[in-house]
Amino acid sequence: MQTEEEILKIKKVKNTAVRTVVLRHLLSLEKAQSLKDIENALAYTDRSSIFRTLKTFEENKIIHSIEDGSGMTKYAVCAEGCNCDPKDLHYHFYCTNCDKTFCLFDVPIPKIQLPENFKLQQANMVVKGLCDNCNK
Amino acid sequence: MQTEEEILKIKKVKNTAVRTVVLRHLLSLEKAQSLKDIENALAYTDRSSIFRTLKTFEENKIIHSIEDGSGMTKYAVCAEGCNCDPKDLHYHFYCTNCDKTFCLFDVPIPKIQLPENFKLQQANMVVKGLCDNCNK
DNA sequence: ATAATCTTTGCAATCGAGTTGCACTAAAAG
DNA sequence: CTTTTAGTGCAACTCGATTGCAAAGATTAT
Repeated sequence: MQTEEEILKIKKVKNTAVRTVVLRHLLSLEKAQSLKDIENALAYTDRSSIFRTLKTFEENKIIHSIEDGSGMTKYAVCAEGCNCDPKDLHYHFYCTNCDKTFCLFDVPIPKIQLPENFKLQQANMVVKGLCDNCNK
Repeated sequence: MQTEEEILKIKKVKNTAVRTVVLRHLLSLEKAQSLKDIENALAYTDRSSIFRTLKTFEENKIIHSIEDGSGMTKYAVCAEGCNCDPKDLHYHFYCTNCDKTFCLFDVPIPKIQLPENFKLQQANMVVKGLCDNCNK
């Protein structure tokens, strides 16, 4: 597991106070977080600073964003070596009970046969249901 | 192809002026529409009435909603016999150039092997890229 | 047929996630 | 040390989504 300093260095993103704390927070959690989640967790850190930090991280492929249908975009740290290409895709699982979003790195995504002349750039695959904790 | 009156009758949704015009409009288009799209197309019909109509349609499985990442939820008429179960799933294709969303009814979705004890309820699969018209 | 009741509609107001302008501070370059 | 560039915090604003409420329309009971 890489530390936040290592990741920032590898991705050539300057290390600042807000960036360090946001990235450390994301790394410490296994589930994708919304801006509001992060804001709540990191009291005293400004929302717009977190917002801009997330944008910077996304541009530099440190994190990827997920539209899970909860109304809030969520963010998760990319796996090592991820370039956010279609080949780096994975499913996301959104629990309709606890509102948590998981990255299903282990579930393979099959190749999608698009209609004639359509060009794939990326994809957002969200599976919804109950997570193991809520399915009791 | 069913008419709007037939669909409303089958789904046991009372036929009203707004419902008829909204459903007719959706049926006439092959691409998923946002609330704003519909509002613009149907001048003189109130936004909140359209909004509530869409909610009613969705609850009664007349249409399904799609989060294509454009920031606006889009709606498309369900195929005949659709119950919006996982088995009725299809991919949606969002064109990053023209902002249109297509239902890919003909592209099969493989069965997803979820982790232990996760329960599938539904899914939102959006593939992004260029549509045939924009990929030139 | 008429009154009472429930549903739908239109308008205005509100909510909330996302985003931006701007001044201030910190860091990097000269 | 001074100049320049980048990052931060605050407040304001945008815009899609949603709701409260009263008027209009449809349905049911009398």
